[in-house]
Amino acid sequence: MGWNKEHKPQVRDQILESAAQLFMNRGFDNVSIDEVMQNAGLTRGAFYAHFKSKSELYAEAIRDAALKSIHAQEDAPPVSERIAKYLSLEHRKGESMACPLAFLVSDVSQQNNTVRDVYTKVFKGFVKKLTESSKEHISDQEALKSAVLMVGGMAVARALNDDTLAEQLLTACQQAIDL
Amino acid sequence: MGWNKEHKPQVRDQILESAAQLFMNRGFDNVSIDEVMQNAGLTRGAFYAHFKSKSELYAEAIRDAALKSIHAQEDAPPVSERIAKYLSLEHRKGESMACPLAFLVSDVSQQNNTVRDVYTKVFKGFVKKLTESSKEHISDQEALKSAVLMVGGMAVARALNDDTLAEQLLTACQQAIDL
DNA sequence: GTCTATAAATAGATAGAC
DNA sequence: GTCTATCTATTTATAGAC
Repeated sequence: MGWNKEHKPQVRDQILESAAQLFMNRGFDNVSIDEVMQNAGLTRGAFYAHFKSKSELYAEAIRDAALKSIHAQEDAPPVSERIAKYLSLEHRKGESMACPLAFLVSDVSQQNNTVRDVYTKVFKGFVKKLTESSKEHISDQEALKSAVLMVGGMAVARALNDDTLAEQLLTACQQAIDL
Repeated sequence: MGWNKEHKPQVRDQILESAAQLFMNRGFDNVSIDEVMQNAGLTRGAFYAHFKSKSELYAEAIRDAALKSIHAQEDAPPVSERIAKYLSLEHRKGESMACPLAFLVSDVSQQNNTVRDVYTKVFKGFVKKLTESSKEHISDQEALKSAVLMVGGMAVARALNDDTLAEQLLTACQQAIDL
């Protein structure tokens, strides 16, 4: 029964996966613990064996989603391609990919320090990754600008209820980034 | 008793004012109708004489806040100054001013079409205003890019739990805008 | 660790008196 | 139009059996 040792972490990961998916598209308040657990194939009661509170789950889910998002790009394509993919209409839909930085910006603004700390850490990683990816040496300012055009651009594009305008906006962001 | 005719609209406006203030800093779900009404000096029960639902209130509050925000800049200072004020740490605090476009981006993404339509309309107005304000003729692309740097920049800055980084980010956005 | 049952609190919306 | 009272539903979190 060697897999007993792995069981808890494995389930925890399923819950995180479920949570990330739900939070990302509906925010913190519109997702109940019940939904998260059902989506993970469990019931409510089991939740508190893995997390202290819903808020803790939120922070962990953001961290987890960011890690996986980075891991998914391990075989790093050219920067320009990664940026194009980030600023795509497909990403805007949030089905196959979803960046927590963009999808949860103003949601996170209203959360406690722990959650905002995780968000901040993830954002710093995002900017660092941008800096390292660019062939030319770029300033911190340039990197921050590009990060805002990506994260902020996607966030605004998602709020707009006008697909044409959203597409124009995403294109404008893409062209304004010169890495 | 001539003021009877004015009474209802006046109260409605108080409710809108109260709602805008609360929604802007805490989002849709973290604000109850009870709070909005108490903050406006009334009780819950009176709410439905003015609005059909909480969602309708949200849409109206965003529209209202945007209109007032524009009205407040009627005596338009130079564009560069308005941009600097928008991308200031003071705005980030959300006390004396608060742009719904930035403060509620991802909150709005999760709302119904009516709310998102209002957001979209307000955003279009924001971009148009930017275009008209710039002395040189600028392309739609350039205007969209600037709008993202302002709205998206403020949204991200608010999520970050690091004042120093937030300030750097706001500065980077400001310098990346050339109107 | 996971389940069912339940506590305890909160919120959106409606009804009816004034 | 505004008030109090209430219905109804939902949700976080806990307790205790297995």
